[in-house]
Amino acid sequence: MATQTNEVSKTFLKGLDLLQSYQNGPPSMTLAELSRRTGYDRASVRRLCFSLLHAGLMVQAGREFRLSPRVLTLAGGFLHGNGFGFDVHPLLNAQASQLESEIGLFVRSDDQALLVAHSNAEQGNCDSGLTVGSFMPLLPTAVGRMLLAELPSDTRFEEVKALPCEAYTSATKTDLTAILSEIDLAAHRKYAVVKGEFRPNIISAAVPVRIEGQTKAVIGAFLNLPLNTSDADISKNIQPLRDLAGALQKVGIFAHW
Amino acid sequence: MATQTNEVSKTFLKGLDLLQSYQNGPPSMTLAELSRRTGYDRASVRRLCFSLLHAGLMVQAGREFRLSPRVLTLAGGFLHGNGFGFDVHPLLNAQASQLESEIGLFVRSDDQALLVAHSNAEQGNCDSGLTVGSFMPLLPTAVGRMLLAELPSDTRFEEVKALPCEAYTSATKTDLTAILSEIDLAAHRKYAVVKGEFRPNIISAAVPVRIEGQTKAVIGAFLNLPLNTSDADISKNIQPLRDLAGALQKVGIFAHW
DNA sequence: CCACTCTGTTCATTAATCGAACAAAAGGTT
DNA sequence: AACCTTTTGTTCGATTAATGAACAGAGTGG
Repeated sequence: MATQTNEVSKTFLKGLDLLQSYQNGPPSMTLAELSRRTGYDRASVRRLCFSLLHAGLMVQAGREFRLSPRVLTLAGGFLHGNGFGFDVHPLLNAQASQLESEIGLFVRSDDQALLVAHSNAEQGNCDSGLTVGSFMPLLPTAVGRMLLAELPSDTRFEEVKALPCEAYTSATKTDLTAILSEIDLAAHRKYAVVKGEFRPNIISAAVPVRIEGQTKAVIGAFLNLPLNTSDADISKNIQPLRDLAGALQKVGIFAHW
Repeated sequence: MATQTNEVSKTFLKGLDLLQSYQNGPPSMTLAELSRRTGYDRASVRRLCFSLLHAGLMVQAGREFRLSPRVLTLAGGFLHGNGFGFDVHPLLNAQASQLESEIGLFVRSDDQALLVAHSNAEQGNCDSGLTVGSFMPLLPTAVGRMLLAELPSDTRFEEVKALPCEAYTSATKTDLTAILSEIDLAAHRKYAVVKGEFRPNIISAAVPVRIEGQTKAVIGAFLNLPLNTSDADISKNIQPLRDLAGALQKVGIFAHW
């Protein structure tokens, strides 16, 4: 039996894995460390690192290898080509300064939510430390639950069961049934609110960005409000987020996601 | 003669090239288009695209291939690992809201300036449309000239001569001697100011971020000021940028760049 | 309907990858 | 310091994968 058709470049995939391994690892690693982390042979890792050095995407300091700022050009093609600078950021910023919160645009990426764009918080206390390309878990976050609300209700439980369920704070819900009903609620209300389940004392809210009946992304806000804020007061923040979602839907970059 | 040492993965480099080709190209391309743009064989491009599809970094729509949001994870490792979210963005934002300008952090990348982080403009009119991973030319911009001011004065002219010299506006200086004296001035004053040479009617300023006697990066600001603002008034904006540079120097992420 | 370009496959040739074995450094112990 | 142990980096021939020219088939546009 021909071992699948020879239609992917294994070397390329390994190299991409290597780049991704910096995501959950320290910013500077030795060849052996990278080898352990990726599971690839030390010799392979060495060649890949040399390739990255050659391309200017890595910097070597002694026996340590780190990513160079030029790796950002890999993301730049996506951001620039999709008009993030002109179309998306102005909208995010306009709404963020109105809400006085940090706002992020997330998509689902396997079992995590991926931050693709964000406003910058002016008032530092809500700064989440997240950057473009950062991940958040799906279960204990408003953005995650809003993304999961997109799943058809009959397969929802199956998918949710397969997701990692870690307690980030003392408030994190870990009972799958409870989480599921939160997701159901989000699906019904078209927004999600989570209080302190991921970062302590932070209320976050999320609304979907829907195109052609599909949730292509969600907008999440870290609200600058005390934990005991009434639901009524919280929901006042939802409409501005919906307006933003509406504006983003018109931009049209999501059509292909 | 052994063809160089066999220490780089040609396939991997091709794949990286392919990813980079989206930088100056349309966001969606066919295999043939990518093949022409990269100069690689169609069969190779096809394999690479399939690899990217497999890794979830690309999306196929009919015969068109586009980058998926997940490419941002490649940049995420760099941004997260270097503490951009926690350390850099808060500093940029704090200063940006004080200056009421958009502020960017740039490094040199070959013959261009690469944007690695930026605040988000609250007042839209200064929004440059730039995103992380975007490039700016070196010669007609304040950030570029400030970066070039790092070159030792004896080789400066040689390097400057080799750079692309394009006129972006009617105000763009294209006389290399004039540009060189601007760079000299920037080196002497430790800041650069450019009026409308890149974007019409925009005054931009730049100051260096220096570590151990080396300019590792520069901070650039698109100032929200009319073109005829006096030099004295412009220079009032320099000190806040210098303060920011000082704060960034203490963060320590530049030590290895 | 024809000409043209683009795409998907195949396959012998060519080139890169693998990993065991070796060499060199680092770390620990007496 | 000197020794041993462990970790790390590098080499090289056997093995495996990638390459690209060629061709057939599918779209596209005049």
